[in-house]
Parts: sequence; C-alpha cells; structure tokens
Amino acid sequence: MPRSSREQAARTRESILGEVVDEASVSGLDGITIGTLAEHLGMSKAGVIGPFGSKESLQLEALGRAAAIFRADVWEPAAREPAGRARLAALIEAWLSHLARPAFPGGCFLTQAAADFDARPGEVRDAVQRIGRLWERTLAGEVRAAIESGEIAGVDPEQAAFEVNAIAQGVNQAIQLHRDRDAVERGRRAMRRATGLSDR
Amino acid sequence: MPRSSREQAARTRESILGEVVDEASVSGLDGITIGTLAEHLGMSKAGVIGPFGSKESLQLEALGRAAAIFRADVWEPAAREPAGRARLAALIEAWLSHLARPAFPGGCFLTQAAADFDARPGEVRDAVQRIGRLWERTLAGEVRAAIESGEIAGVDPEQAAFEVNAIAQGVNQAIQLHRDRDAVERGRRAMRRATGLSDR
DNA sequence: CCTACCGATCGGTAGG
DNA sequence: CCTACCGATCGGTAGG
Repeated sequence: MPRSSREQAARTRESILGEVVDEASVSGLDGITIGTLAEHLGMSKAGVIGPFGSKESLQLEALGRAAAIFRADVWEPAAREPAGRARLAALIEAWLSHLARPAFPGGCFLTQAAADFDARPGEVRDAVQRIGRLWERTLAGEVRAAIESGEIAGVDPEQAAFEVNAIAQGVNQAIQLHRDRDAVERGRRAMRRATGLSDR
Repeated sequence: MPRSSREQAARTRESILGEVVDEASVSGLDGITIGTLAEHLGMSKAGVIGPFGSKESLQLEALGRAAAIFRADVWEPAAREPAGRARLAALIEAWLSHLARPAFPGGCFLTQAAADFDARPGEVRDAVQRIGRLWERTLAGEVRAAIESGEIAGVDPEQAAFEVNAIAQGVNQAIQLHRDRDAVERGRRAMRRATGLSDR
C-alpha cells in the first residue's frame, strides 16, 4: 500500500533537513552547497532545493530544526524537574551532555550559526538573534525562580544567564577545537558557580 | 624616486592581508573569495593570489596577521605592567576594549576562525588550535604568577584561563549578534571574579 | 522527484 | 602586476 504523496513529501523534507543540519554544523550554515547535499542524499539538486525554493529558506528551516533538537536535548529534561535549584542543575547537566555527545557532528549548531551570520544582515541573522535572546531570557528566568524560592542567593539573573551561555561556548570550543574532554568538568564548575548552585 | 620592487611587493602583500583580515572577520576565513578581494582592492584576481600562491596560504598568513593584531592590542599593554594582579587586570581591560572597539569589523577574528575550522582538518585548523592553546597557556601562567606573588588566592589557573577565554567569546557574541554594549560590563565582572581579582 | 540546462562565479594558471 | 583564459561548481529554473 503506497504512502500518500503528502506523507512522502514530508518524509523527503525531513531527510533533507537532517542532512543540512549535520553538514552545517561542520561547514557552517552558509558553507553548505546544494550540490554536495544532493550527492550525499543520492538526489538531484532540483530535488533538494525544490521543496524549499531557495537556499535561504533551506537555511531558515534548518535553523528551526536545530533549535528544536536543542530544546528536546536541553530544555525538555530540565522542564521535567521542579522550577528552582533542581531544574537549574538539570539544565546544566543536559546542556553539558548535549555539548559532549555531541548532538551535531561539528558541535553546537547555534554557536556556529551565530559566528557565521552575526556580522551579516538578513533573515538568517535575525532568526539566530531571536533564538539566542529567547534562550538567554529563559535561562535568566530559571535563575530568578530559584532566587525567589530562596534556594540560591547572591546572583544576578541576567549576569548568571550571560555567564552560563558564555561558558557553554567555551566548552564547545574546547571540545571541538582542542578535543579537550576535561572541558565538561571545567564547564560544570563554572556554570554551577555562576548560578549560585555551588560556592566555588 | 621609485621604491624598490621588493619594497613595493611587501606593501602590496600588506594591503592584501589587511583586506583579507577585515573580510574574513565578517564572512569567515573560508567565506572570502579571491574575486571579491580583487574587486575591493582594485586589483586583478591574479594580482591578489599571485603573492601567496593559493587560497590556503592566504588564509594562513591572514591568521598570522590577525594573531599579531591581537597580541599588539591585548598582550602588549598587559606586558607593560608588572606580572601579577596589575598585569591580569590590564589584560582583562585590554581584551574587553579589543572586543568593544572592535578591532575587526566582524568581531573577534579567532573566535570566527575557530568556529569556522574546528570541525575541518587541515593546516588552518592546526594553526588556529596552536594559537588558542598558546594563548590559554599564557593566561594560566599570568594567573599562576599572581597566585605565587600572593596577590590573589582561591583560584585554579587552568580553570580561570578557561573561564576568561569563554567569557571573551560570550562578550564577542553579545556585541556582534545582539549589539549589546552592556556585555562589556558583564564580561568585566565575570572575568574579574574568575581570576580572583574581585570577590563577586 | 528527474534530466538538462542557464549565467555567474569559483580558485587558479599561462604568458607577458 | 595585468589580460585572457581553464575546468569545475555555484544557486536556481524549465519542462516533464
């Protein structure tokens, strides 16, 4: 029994997006080419670009897909914990293992995309910026919740969110560029101290 | 009186490298093209690539040039201070103003190059790795000097070097992607605490 | 989803 | 340092 063509089309889009996300984590979201994607997927270039219309649309959809993977890997395990100390600790652990695994062959997709597009105006840059802002606001909110419940003290939520985000970038660089697995433990210490989970 | 051709050739190389470093900070070290460089320099493509032989050589020399600018901007002002607390504080201030100025139109060149090449083997990757390691070792050494002179305490030199480096990446991203000038002050607080210069 | 094709641009070379 | 050129590949389209 043949699948509906709509279902098949959706499946094709999914497999293309998966390949884009993997390749972009290595070569950058702008470094992908339709020809290379087509070759790796065993498809024609027209078949790759057709469902998306343009390279920029493909980039935007790949960015959305990467954000969804990040959410599933990092946010969802944390969201299962009660707000406060427990959620903050879970979030840090989930983030570190997302970076250590790593979820994408070339390391953190959003760090790569931010570095690639931060100086180039356009829809992709705007989307990266929006995702980054939203995440940093979420982080600050979780720190604030832990402060309000009296579980941590002596930290500024925005400052802590900024630091945890920066440390994640440092861990990613250490793993990807230096193949330094110790960076996970260094990152843990730094993130826990920045959020007031540990004293030092 | 005509300049010697050797002198003229050196001048040409310099102007090409300056353009490469600027463009690469925006589009990535792999995103530059000989054609665009030639157009911006008012030269032919052969004139741009000739003195270097290949795009990879040009990338390697641009990387060396960017490292020299970083050294002049960040290391040299710090090196004029006595080792220990004073030098550490000067280094942090010099680094923050290097990022805030910014020295390259697209922000920190080495962060950009690391993100671009960390997942792609080759000479460029090796060079980025070497420069990064050397710098982190230098940072750790300066923290150690301040500990040994008794000016700071309670910090691990490698941990502090890792954190300061990560915070610099966070400041760069905040400035470039979010146009957030407050990041300099957040970075200062985080770097000073990570190195034991401030308590909080 | 394919083949066949478009004009533009890629990195690089020959020859001067 | 230039002009003129190389084969390869780029993103994308027409037509089926």
